[in-house]
Amino acid sequence: MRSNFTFAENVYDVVRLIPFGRVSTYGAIASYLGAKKSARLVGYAMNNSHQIIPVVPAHRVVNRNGLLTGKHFFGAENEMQRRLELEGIEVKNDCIQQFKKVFWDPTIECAL
DNA sequence: GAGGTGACTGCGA
DNA sequence: CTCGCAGCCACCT
Repeated sequence: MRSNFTFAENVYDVVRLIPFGRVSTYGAIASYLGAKKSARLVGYAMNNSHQIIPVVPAHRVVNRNGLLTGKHFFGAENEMQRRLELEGIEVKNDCIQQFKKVFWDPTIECAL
């Protein structure tokens, strides 16, 4: 495949497709890209998302448990949680409340 | 060129 | 139920 485009590039594109007030998981994104077993790559890709333009709403991407695993990479520990709350997403103890309700799966919402 | 790491996930004990 | 381990693939040293 094109080594020029990394797996991360695809991840950024999918993350930007996440609608306002919704969140997704690494596994869901990886699965949408055809690499459901490579959820780690999604997380690793997000690590570089801070320098990607346009801005990647990485705060909408959490782990399978709805836990804000990457909040530590936002500079401020509460930055990720704050952004989610601004979108109407209830977050407590770094965990997304009603996660199933705000969960957005690209393999379903953006299928085909 | 080879080894190690990681914002994960699923399964086994 | 909770804890631990292996798999997976790109990027970094």
